[in-house]
Amino acid sequence: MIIKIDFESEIPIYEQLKRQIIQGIAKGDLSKGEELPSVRQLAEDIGINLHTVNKSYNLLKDEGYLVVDRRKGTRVSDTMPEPNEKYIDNLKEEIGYISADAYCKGIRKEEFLSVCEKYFNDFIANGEDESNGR
Amino acid sequence: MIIKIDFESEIPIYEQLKRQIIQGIAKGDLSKGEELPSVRQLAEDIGINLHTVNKSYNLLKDEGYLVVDRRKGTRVSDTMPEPNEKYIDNLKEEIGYISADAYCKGIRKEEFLSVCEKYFNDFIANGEDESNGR
Amino acid sequence: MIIKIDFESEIPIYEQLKRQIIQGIAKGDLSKGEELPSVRQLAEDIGINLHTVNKSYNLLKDEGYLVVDRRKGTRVSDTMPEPNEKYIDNLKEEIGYISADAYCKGIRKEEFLSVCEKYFNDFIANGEDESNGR
Amino acid sequence: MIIKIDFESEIPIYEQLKRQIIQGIAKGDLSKGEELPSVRQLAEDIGINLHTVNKSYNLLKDEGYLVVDRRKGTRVSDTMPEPNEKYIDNLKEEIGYISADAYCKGIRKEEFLSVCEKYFNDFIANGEDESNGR
DNA sequence: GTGGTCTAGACCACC
DNA sequence: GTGGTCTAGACCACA
Repeated sequence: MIIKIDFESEIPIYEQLKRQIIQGIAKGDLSKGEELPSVRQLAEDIGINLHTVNKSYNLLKDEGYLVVDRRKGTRVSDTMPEPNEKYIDNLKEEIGYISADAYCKGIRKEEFLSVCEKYFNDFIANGEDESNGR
Repeated sequence: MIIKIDFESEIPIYEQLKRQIIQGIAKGDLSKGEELPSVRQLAEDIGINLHTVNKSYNLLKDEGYLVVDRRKGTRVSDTMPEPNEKYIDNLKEEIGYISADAYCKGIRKEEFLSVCEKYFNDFIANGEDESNGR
Repeated sequence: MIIKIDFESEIPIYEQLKRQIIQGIAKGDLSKGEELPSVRQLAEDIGINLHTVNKSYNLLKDEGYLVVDRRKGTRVSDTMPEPNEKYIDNLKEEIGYISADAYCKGIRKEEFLSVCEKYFNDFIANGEDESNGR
Repeated sequence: MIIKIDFESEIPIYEQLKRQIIQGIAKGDLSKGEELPSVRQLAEDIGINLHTVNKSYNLLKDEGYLVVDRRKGTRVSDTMPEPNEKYIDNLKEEIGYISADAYCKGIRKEEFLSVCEKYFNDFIANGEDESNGR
């Protein structure tokens, strides 16, 4: 799986990395239980600081996406995280803002929904056969 | 229109304010051409520094949401901003990530889409009679 | 001569007015010795404050563009102002910056010069028969 | 590259700084990708507040002249900004006024054009070998 | 170390 | 009255 960092983005590097790993899991590029490169290895590959990769891994571990195994290193969790209340609230707020912005800028509801649907269909097509862990 | 700032949030105050103003416009709480409170007034009302309000106003002005009338102060623009290429790219990336995260956490496509649709319907119901400036 | 003020511009109203009067003179819309509307009249026509018009007139008077006559009111001067040292320095600085900006943005020298030339030709065509006051 | 601020000028400090950086890029004093001093460093060197430098940097970043690399700080962008419609309109208005003023003050077309040309030739001579990024 | 955020208080230009 | 500019000092996130 290819990681692409934009060093000039306003989004922190650790956040970009975290997001790409999550998208990698959704798209099926990373399978449940699959081992991730070591912190050191990945940091070198991407050309970023070791601590930055570590931060991403730890956040993903805290969220339930990754598990750290002493022997096997860092792997994708076998079960995906449950959506807790805080996440749901956050998601609604985020969607509330994004859709308001899009609406004001003249994006039509159908356009917006079709973009969302497109992504979902992608995820389902590639990941469904792995039964989504639930 | 009521502004509610979460001082514990990781989202900067100026960004929270900016988002709420955009949502206010989308929902119709703020009409095209409507005068906004002065930076000093709003800062005092919310209990934040005037420079923070100023930053929000300036970002919204740069984006095309607000205009500064030399005689009347700050007003909502009569014409909403056009979606430029950068915005579209950003939007797709954002939706790509959010939907990936949601998908992994077990949110079903229908649930996700219905939330989006609900917001849009709200905007349209409240704002359509003002013809959306386009 | 038509005055058009942009109340949302970052350029002060009095400066916009001043510039348009100068351009009116250069283009020949305003002739040497021609009477300008009274401060009160112009302010009302444009829909701006009386003091603002007054400021423009005074600046133009100080620069030598206008003369104030107790009986005849404000008129365009019969002789155009001489370019003093301060003006020349200022002009060079301004051109230095504008051309640098244009160059960086990929405007070709020929394009830039042709725009400048176009304006000058306009002025000469319309004003030359009035012998330019010198 | 030497920055010289006129504290008596009516042009804001951040604007003077911005202009000099743009001219520095045009003249080749600042190369594509070159690192700029940190806001704190430059502020101290010039003897102004770091927020003022920050404002200049941010404006230049918004315009596309500078980029902020999360690892290396602020650098000159590898690609110069494209001239958008707003810029072109602005440029024409500015040239329209400046040339009108110059014409009235007796500057001859040839003089005006030769000054413009001189600057451009300077930029080209010093910067062309860096291929201007386009 | 870097830039980003927020606060505070001052002065000024404009209208 | 409005927003714009500048200063000063503090804290934080990021790498």
